[in-house]
Formats: sequence, C-alpha cells, structure tokens
Amino acid sequence: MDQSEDEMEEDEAEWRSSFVDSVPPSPAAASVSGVSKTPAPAHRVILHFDLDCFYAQVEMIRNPALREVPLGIQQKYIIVTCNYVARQQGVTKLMSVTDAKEKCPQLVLVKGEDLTHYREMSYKMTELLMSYCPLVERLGFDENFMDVTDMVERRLAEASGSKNFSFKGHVYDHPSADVEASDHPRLALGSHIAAELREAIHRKLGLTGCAGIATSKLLAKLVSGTFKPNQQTTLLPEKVGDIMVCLSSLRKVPGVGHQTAKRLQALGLVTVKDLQVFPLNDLVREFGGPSAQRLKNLALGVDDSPVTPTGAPQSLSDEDSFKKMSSTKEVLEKIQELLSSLVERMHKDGRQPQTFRLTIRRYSATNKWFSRESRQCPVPNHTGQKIMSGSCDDAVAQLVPLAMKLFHKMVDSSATFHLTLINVCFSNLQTRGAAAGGKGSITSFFTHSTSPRKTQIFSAQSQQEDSSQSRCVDHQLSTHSGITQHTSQKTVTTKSPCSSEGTLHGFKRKQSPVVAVEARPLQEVSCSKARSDPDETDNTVTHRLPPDVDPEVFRLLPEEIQKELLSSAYTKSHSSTSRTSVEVVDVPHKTKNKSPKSFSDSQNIEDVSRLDPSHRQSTVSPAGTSVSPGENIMEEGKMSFPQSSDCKFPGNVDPKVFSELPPDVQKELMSEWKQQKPVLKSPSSRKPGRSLMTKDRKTAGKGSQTNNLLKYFKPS
DNA sequence: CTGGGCATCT
DNA sequence: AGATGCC
Repeated sequence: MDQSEDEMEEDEAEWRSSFVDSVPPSPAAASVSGVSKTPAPAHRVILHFDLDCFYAQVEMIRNPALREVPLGIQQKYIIVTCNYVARQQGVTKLMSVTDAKEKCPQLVLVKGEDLTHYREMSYKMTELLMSYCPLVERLGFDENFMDVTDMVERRLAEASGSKNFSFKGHVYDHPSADVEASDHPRLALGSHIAAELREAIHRKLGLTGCAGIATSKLLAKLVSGTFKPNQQTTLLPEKVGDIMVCLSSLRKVPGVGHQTAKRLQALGLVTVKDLQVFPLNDLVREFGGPSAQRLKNLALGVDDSPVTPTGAPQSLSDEDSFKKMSSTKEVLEKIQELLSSLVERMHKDGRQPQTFRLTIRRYSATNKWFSRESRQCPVPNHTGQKIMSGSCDDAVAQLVPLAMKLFHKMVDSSATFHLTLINVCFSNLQTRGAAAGGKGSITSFFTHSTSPRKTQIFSAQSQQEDSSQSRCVDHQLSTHSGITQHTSQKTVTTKSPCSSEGTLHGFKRKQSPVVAVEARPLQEVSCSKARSDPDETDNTVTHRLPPDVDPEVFRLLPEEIQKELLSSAYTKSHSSTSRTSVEVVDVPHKTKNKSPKSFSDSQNIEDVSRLDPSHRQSTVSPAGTSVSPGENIMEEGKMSFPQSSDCKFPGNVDPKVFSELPPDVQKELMSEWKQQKPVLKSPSSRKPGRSLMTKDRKTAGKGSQTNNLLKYFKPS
C-alpha cells in the first residue's frame, strides 16, 4: 500500500493529506489538464538544475587558463555561450561573432561544434543526480528536473523532532532573513537537498549551477534563474501568482514557443495575465481542447506533468550546417564524415539502431531556418551488427550508400541544389542481447560513459521501477560513496589540438572507408543471366545478379543479404586478379572534425584544417597542453592506412556514388584499396569456385561477418 | 553570418 | 515525415 504512509502528518494537512504520493485514482484537483493519466501527487517537491554557461564551464575545466579570460564558445558564426568574464564586457548568448568581437576585442574563442565533451559531462551530471534519486529528467544538455518528494518525506520522518526548518539559498520574493520556516517544511527540505546536490556536483564534477525548488517543473524552472550564477531559489506556493505575472511576455513561459506565441498574439494575447483571463472556449477554438487547457494552466502557474526519467537517449544524431553545398561529391563526403562520428558514438552506446534517417535543409530565401526534409529506412541487420561489434569502418561503408540513396530520394542531383544542413540519425535503438527490457536500456552513457567499470549499477536498476517504490537513495549526500565519478577529470592534459592531425597526413584522409566498391572491369555490367525485369530495383530480385551467382542459391538467402548482393553487384566489377574484389575506398577527405575511431576522446578544440575556409577565428590553443608526442601521432598514422586490414566488402555501393567522383579521385581510391587488400583476412577463405552455397550459408551466419557474402559467390 | 542536439505529437 | 519546442 501506499508507503506514503510513513510520512508525517502535519503542516498543510488538508490538501496533501488525501493523496500525497501514492494516490491511486482520484486525481482530484489534478484534473486540470484534462489528461489525467498520471495522477500526480498533490504536493511534490521538484528541483530544477541549470548549469552556468555550460559549454564554457566545460572548456574552462579542460583548460583552466581560460577561466581568467573572456571566453566565448563558437559554433559557426555564433557565440552560443560565454563565461562570466565575457558577460561583464557585454557579450551575450547567441550573439554573432562579429558583434561579440566588437564588444570585446580580446574575447577568446573556442569552437564548440563538436559536442562530445559537453555530452559526456552532461551525462555525468545526470548520473550523479540519479545516484540520489532515480526521478531525473533531462532538458537539453545542461538542465535536469528531479522529483525529490520521496526523499523529502523520508527526511521529514526522520527529523520530525527538530523543527528547525530554514531555507538554504534564496526564497523568491522574500527579502531574505525572515525565514518563514516551517510553514513549508517540504520545500525547505528540498532547498537543503538542492544545496547538497549542487555541492556534490561542484565537488565531483567541478561544475557550478543554479537550482530552483518548487512544487512543479514549471515553477522550479521559472524560479531557478532568479539569482544567476551559482545560486538557488525556492518558490513558495503563495508567490506563484507573482512569479507568473512578472514574466515579461508569454514567450517566457516554458512550453510557449515561437509559433504558439504568435498564434496567441493573433488573439490579442501578449502578457501572461492576458492569457490567464482569456476565455477558455475561445482558446479551445484555436488550439483544441488539450492544448488550450494546457496553455491556460501554464499561464496560471499550474503544471502537473510528472518528472519522467529520461534514461538513455532514444536517438543519436550528428549534423553540420554550412552556407552552401551544391555538389553530390561534397554531400557524399559530408555524409561520410558525419557517419564516421555517429557510428562511433553508436558503437559506444552499445545498442543496435533499427532505423537510419537523413535530413537536409535547403536554402531558401524566405524560410531559411525551417523546412527540413528527411527520409528514413531500416538499418540492415548485418550493418547494425557491424556497429555493435566495433567494425565501424565497415558499418560506415555500408551506410554511406544507403544515405546516398535517401539523399537522391529528396534531391534531384541532375538539377542544381543548394543545401545548408545535413543531419544523420539513428533511432529505434534496440538493446541488444536477450533481455530486451525495453526500457531498462540504460545502456550507454549510463554504463560506460565514464570509466567503464565503475559505472554505476545503480543506474541500471533505478531506471525503471514502479513509481510506487522508486525510492531515492538519499544516502547522505555528504558521504555518498557509491558514486564514483571522477572529479575533475581528464582533461587536464588535454590534448593539444593542433598538430596532431593536420600535420600528420598532409593529405588528411582519415581512415574511414567511404565506399566499398566491387571492382571488376565491367564485363557486362548488367546482368547476364538472371535478369528478369528491368525495372525497379530495390526489391526485385533477380535482376542484376553477378554472373557467378547462382540464382537458386540467391533465393535462399535472407532478404537483406540479397539486397546487399544486388546493390554491390550492380556496381562495376573487374575481375582482373583473382581476388574478389571488394574494395574499400577511402576518399580523401577533409576534415575530420569529428574524431575517427579510436581516439574519440581526444578531440581538438579547434581543428583547423577544416574545409571551411572561412572560419579560422582566433581560436585558442590552450596553453598547457602540448601534445603527447608519440601516441597521438602513432595512432593516427597507423590508422590511416594499413589498418584497414579487414577491409570489407562492398556493401552496397551505389555505383552512382562512385561514378560521381572525379576521375582522379576514383583512381586514387582504386589504388588505395589495392594496397589494403592484401592484408590478411579473408582472401583465403574463398572457397573454390562457386560450389558454395549450402554450407556456406551456414558458415556465413557467423564467421563471415567481416567479409562479404560475396565471397561465397565469387569465384573466379 | 542562425547552433547542434534532443523530445513529443500529429 | 513534418512541426514545434527547449537548451
């Protein structure tokens, strides 16, 4: 039964009494939002944490010298955030680089387009909070909501004797000292918990931030920013009306975005008060029932939405924006670059993506920031396996052609086009292994993000749990040993950005294979035998089977494999030497801003060498850092070439893709893979001629992973 | 000179 | 697949 029992009674007796937490059915007052799916405790204690200039803090931890200078984090031409030294000089968030430099000529800029470090720190923060109580919901990378109602009740029970209640930090609209103590013991305890958590965050992660303590997410969020850097504020119920009315416009209400604000304005509503008194019926006409009620409630400061544990992300994506991209070659290279990084992240996550999506944004004078278009498709199982097994290069080689196919569904490359953004995304992430506990997926970040091992078990268990018993751990925050976390971490020795890669290979091609192509000189390119129908493709099976493939055998294969074969088969091939041929092609590519495989951690802050000529602002190169000589370089070097030993087969390469490359590039690619090919791996396995089949199928199941199925067919 | 994620709802 | 929202 409701364990809420243990709580004490007292104070606001009435309303809370009936259904404090457990509350079964009657939502009573909660009915407000129309949607009554989750009862929502009548009185909760919700915390909202908001880290101070998050990206800037992460960079200052990585390079302490930055603490003393005005620092701006730059993404393209925008300062997305800056430290307080810079703010003193007039720099603000989302200011253009030009304006910022004008205001503060000495502003030091660090590029922040690669979110790796921010994401890692962000999850450490969430994990830390979760170690005290599982009900933690993320909002972006730098904010977290936490429902500490249970923790508060427990403390209330323990310390029932001492009535010494006071608030930690500020209390909204209360001059200060006059603590109205125990009229609100729960919120007061919440303020203590918030203070302890902020201290833990600072001690263990080196981060400072603000916290808001209130009875709902809406209110906690609104109040948290009352006193800005590194402070906390509690909002008492009697001040709800005040805090809402003080908002300068409806747009300030969380949940009211750009579009909604415009629609409201069209109805003549501009201030919060306007919406509070506006007839609900009229609102319903515009927004529909549920949305109307929700909006009105928000204006009134009413929000019964629960803190929903976020857990591991449901999708992983990587994107880049630019001024102009108008050739297929550039698109291909960009996709390859984005995929290399994304696949690496996906591998670390540990889950297997079932869906891949490609999104683009076209240039358009009018609607510049909108209109994104996307196409998605399933991720072939064997590709997902490559990701999970760590054969990231192979996976990328298989995904690039898929992505190009999706691209061509949206863009007619024979006509001119002008893109300003490309995004690649994996979703429908499936926890591997048997126990599919759909939800338990705490995988990734939670488990291995930090140091592999110590990781927290707690996170795994805490995750799902029936709300009824989601107990907070509340081990005294102070001692709290369980959590691990390495405090300030790694970066002390940050790696130096600069040189490592730029110099290394002047050519800068990263190691990742871009396209796998089967190369045989086209003997008859198209099919010889099996062709049955000319058309379509993707699904039609037999057409275009390579000459050496036995159609009968082909039919027995799983569909994905058939597809793979078809796509790789329809590329040209050359049979010259005997090997099969599948080559991995490496395209010279620029950039790399994303880290290639193995050293994900190292990331450069600046990475010049990018293709974008334009930016090269004065990025900083941190003083201390320096490179560790040997290692980085070595790593890099070896990766780039020889390494590809296990090359792979072609996956599906769109011939179109390959053919679109400039001749010299094609040539280079060809010779490139030629070199790699000899390496170990499979060549040997090729069984004699095509007798294959049956048994091969079997073997194929498992061992063949690294090599393509083509080997079974290929004879020659 | 407008970033790079994420989520939810339709 | 798109819109919208939030950081």
